[in-house]
Amino acid sequence: MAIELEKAYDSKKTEDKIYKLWEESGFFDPDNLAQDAKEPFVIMMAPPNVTGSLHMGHALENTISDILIRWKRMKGFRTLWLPGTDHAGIATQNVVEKELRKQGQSRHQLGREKFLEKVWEWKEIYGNIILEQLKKLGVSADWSRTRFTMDDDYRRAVEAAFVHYYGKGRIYRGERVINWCPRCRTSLSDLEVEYKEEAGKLWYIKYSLAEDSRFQIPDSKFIVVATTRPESMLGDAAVAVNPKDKRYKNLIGQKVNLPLVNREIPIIADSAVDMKFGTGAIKVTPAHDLLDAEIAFRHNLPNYQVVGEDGKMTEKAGEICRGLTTKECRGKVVSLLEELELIERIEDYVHNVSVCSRCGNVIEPLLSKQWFLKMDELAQYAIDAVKNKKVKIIPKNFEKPYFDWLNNIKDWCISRQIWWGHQLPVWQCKCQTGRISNLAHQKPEDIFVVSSVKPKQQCSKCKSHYERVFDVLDTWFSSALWPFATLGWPFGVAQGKPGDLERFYPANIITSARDILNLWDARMIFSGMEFMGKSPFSHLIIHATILTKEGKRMSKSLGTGIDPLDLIERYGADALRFGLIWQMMGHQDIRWDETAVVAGKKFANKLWNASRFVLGRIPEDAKLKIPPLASMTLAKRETDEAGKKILREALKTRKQVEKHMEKYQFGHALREIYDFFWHKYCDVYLEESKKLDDNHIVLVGVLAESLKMLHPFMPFITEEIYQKMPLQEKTLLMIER
RNA sequence: GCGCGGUUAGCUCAGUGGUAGAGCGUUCGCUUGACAUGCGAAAGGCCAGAAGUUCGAUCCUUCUACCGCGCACCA
Repeated sequence: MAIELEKAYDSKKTEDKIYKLWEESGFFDPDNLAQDAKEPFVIMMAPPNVTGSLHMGHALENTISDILIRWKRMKGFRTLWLPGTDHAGIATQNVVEKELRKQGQSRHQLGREKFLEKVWEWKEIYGNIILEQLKKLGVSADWSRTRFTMDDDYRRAVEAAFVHYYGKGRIYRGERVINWCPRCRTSLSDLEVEYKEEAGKLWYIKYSLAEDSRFQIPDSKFIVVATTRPESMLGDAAVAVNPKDKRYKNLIGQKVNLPLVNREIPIIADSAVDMKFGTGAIKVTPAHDLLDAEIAFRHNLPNYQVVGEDGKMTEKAGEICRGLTTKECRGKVVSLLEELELIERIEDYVHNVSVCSRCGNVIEPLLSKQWFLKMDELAQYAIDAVKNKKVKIIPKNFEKPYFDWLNNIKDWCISRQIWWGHQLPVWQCKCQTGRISNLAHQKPEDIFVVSSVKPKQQCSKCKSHYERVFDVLDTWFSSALWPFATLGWPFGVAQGKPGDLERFYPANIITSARDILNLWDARMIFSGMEFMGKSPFSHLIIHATILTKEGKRMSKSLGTGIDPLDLIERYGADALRFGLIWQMMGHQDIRWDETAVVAGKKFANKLWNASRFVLGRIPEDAKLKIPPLASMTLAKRETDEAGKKILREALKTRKQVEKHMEKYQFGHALREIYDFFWHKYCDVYLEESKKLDDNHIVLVGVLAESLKMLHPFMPFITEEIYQKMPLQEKTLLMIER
């Protein structure tokens, strides 16, 4: 009786079965790999957010990582691929808020504690769905080491990092103009702000010169400033011109009367003013504009905070505007100015509006007391790591945006006013009597205690115990610790696996999307340098972005997204992986083309049927021993010419594939195997072999070799076929050398 | 404004200083004893435009146009 394969390959029947076989083997865990395994090879999974389900970006990223880890595992390395999920502060909070809104509730109605319970509930239900989806894709990560960025020991690591930075003077509390999202009610870092082009207006407003002017005014008794945000004039502290601007030379040092507010403010000279913009004279609103705040700092001007954290005008905006939204206030201010005939003209003006990357609402820059991480030295660590080739960024093009960001970096605003996240390990007493200076770099010990445990002492004034502040950390602060906090830093043990940190830090590879190059990758690098004294990985692969066929961004809300699970359902995981990698040529973005997955399914079918043909010629009870292919080409008598030819071609293919793999050119590697298997092995040799009788060893040998080469790309079907092969000393293809 | 990437078959993309390739699609044959998810054949390209280097350019250089992306401005 010959070995018989079913007529058609059924991915649905096979994939779950094979995955279970792998999981039960324990070989995803490096501790279960052979004792003679080579040095470790480690990949840290970019932990997906607990908010969502698998999208094409995840599918590509994790297929790449899986190919690498399977390839290295088969080469005998002690492979660890560490998976997990990220709590994703604002993103997750927003998703849960959205759910609440459907039930007519808001988080404020629920209150902080109840709301957090809801988020945890949500996390328990949906948090691991994406990991289950990754299993469908064939991901061979070590699930016994799965981590979540809010696991208890991870939380303690985050707190330890904060305390460490604070102790070194790298963390300070300061009052600065920061990006504020009135909808999320929180501060944001510069990287969490996006820009949207908007057709707006540029208003030219006349500010009348104050009566006591000592100088003669050339043409009019006004100075005209141009602004896109007239409502912010209520908070103006000065008018600024460029010191080189001859038009205003005589006005510097004079005062103007701020309309509507009736406040006398000076005309100052500052070289930050662009003479070409508007009239060359600008209004300075220190509390609501970063550049204005810098100018105000240089000239020692006061702040007038006229927009509040709710995005509405404050007391300081005056009786008429208080409580209005900024938009309402704009209309009000403009109409009042028009009545007073203080608007010289209005121009159409296209400009970029800053919006919250998480909710899309317009950002209000405002003066706020926040916690910052000093970036000067840390940025230098990150720069040096890449310059000194401790970290290789692939492709090299991405070094430039990386260096650009680090070279122009500002201190990182790490505190957030949302509820879901790591609370700052900062404690405060009830009376909060300490005064906070506007100056940065001042240590606020007088009112705050920074500690990972609750301070025992009481406040000397109010006699109350210190309570933890509500602010939480930027979610990326904790993600930045991922490569070592997951392995047990700083307490030595994670998930009951002692020694992991010593054995598996640093990782070899991180694969990430380009949009988190600075948000995540750069921050992991300096965090690794700071806490471990070593960069956290040696290779950073920035993978392609998958676009729609029209070249547009895939987006769930626009309905342009494609669901990888749907493709797995229709074509099988191997076909999807094939399709993804088939299109991954160089590092070019991918305009998604489903026909590549069709090709993958056809190839799987070809593979199956070729195997069916080969195995169908071999008795069920055979126990073949395949000599190394190279030796078979030399065995003159046993092997015919056609056999020698296909053997030589197999060896050549293997060499080419290896070459491409070393360069992370997976698309090329896959095409090499495809072409060899289909057009050389099947089209030529299999047909040839029909005329011959006694060539089982070559037939089976080349088939086995093909399965091995292909396994990292299409793991399920290759394992399934391999398990049916009548070989001596057979284990799982997954760990075959 | 600065920078990066792209422009090759109907579609999605490889590629090379000297006759241009794949997958998918299309047309025409084939129920050949693994596979019709297949086999055999075929049609289909001034390799974005211009100039230069070269004996020779799709490939190298420069410029232009268009598409995508990042950064800056965004007062």
